[in-house]
Amino acid sequence: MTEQAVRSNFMAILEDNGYRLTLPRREIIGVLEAKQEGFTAEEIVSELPGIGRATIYRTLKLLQEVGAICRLNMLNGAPRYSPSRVEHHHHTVCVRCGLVSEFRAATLERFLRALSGEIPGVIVGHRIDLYVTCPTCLQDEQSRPALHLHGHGHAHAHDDSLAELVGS
Amino acid sequence: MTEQAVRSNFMAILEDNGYRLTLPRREIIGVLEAKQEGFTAEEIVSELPGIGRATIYRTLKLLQEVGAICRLNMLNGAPRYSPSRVEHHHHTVCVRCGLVSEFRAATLERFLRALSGEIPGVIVGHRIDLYVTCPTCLQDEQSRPALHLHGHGHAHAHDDSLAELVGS
DNA sequence: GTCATGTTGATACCCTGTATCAATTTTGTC
DNA sequence: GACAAAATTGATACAGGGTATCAACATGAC
Ligand SMILES: [Zn+2]
Ligand SMILES: [Zn+2]
Ligand SMILES: [Zn+2]
Ligand SMILES: [Zn+2]
Repeated sequence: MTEQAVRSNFMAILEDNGYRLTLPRREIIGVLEAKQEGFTAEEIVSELPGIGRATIYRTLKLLQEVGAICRLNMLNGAPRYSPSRVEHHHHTVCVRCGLVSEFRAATLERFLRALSGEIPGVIVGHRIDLYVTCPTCLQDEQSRPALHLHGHGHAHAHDDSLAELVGS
Repeated sequence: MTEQAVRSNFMAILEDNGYRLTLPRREIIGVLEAKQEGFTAEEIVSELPGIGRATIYRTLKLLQEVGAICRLNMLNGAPRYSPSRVEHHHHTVCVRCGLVSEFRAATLERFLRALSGEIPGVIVGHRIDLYVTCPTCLQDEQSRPALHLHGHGHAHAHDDSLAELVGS
């Protein structure tokens, strides 16, 4: 505690879960915590050439398991990671630049819980992702490099039909 | 119309979108429409040894684009496809057997629309997946082969905090 | 038929990630 | 500090899912 000036949040979480705070892990965490936006695993790999690819992936997985980061999918399925700042939350992801924000919505959670009565089986988890174009990307459609993170598929248009189960 | 006794839904959708109803496509559609549960692409590949892998993937992509099938992710990220029976919907997926069901929930959609006021940027799509253990799997935890489709990460436990944005 | 266009399938390739396993670090314990 | 046990690393190979290429082939319009 004293010989190491600052021990970051992520480091504390790892320690609290019984993992060792090795140098590679500290370097990875250092990079992650500086990230303002979502990132890919390979991005981290190339930012830390001294650390093996396997170690990067292993550490990302560890950090997911202890809840320090989230792994989410773009509309096209491409995976993306993002530091986790609060316990239970969901994400908005900019389909242009990959910016990830977290949000909490108790109403939504409450509604899902209510829905569990109408769903066969027991709910063991859920995922809610909102795909957006962020304010920055709305304005300058040029300055940032577009990541083409959008996709076809489930970019649902909204409608207002009644809640209804539709079978398998 | 007359020379072909039955023209399935999926075939009609493809035709309506200007694609050709080739033999490979018809065979693939035949297999897909018989599926009662979710399926993987490779599953289709091995069920149709006469058809090239690329064609299978291309056709699956096509069918996604015209809205005939959905591609979703298990909790662990593994992709899974499922025939789409209604326009806008979301999914419940059994984490044990991969059974996919669709559901509509207008309240949910309405709530998301309301939420869009609190979210920076414009929402261009959303994804809502409920991970469940289906009734069948609840009972016989043995008879079906477990697919290990669960995962760590975002299997959110529920909580009831107030709706609140949490920054990037 | 003939030509333009759409499709196919074999192949090679890319991306994301994991299994292996010997070499190295870290952590305790003396 | 020395030492042994346990955790971790990194090189490599591999797996899974999917796409780019491109020559051969089918389709449809004329
Ligand atoms: Zn953006
Ligand atoms: Zn939630
Ligand atoms: Zn099941
Ligand atoms: Zn919806």
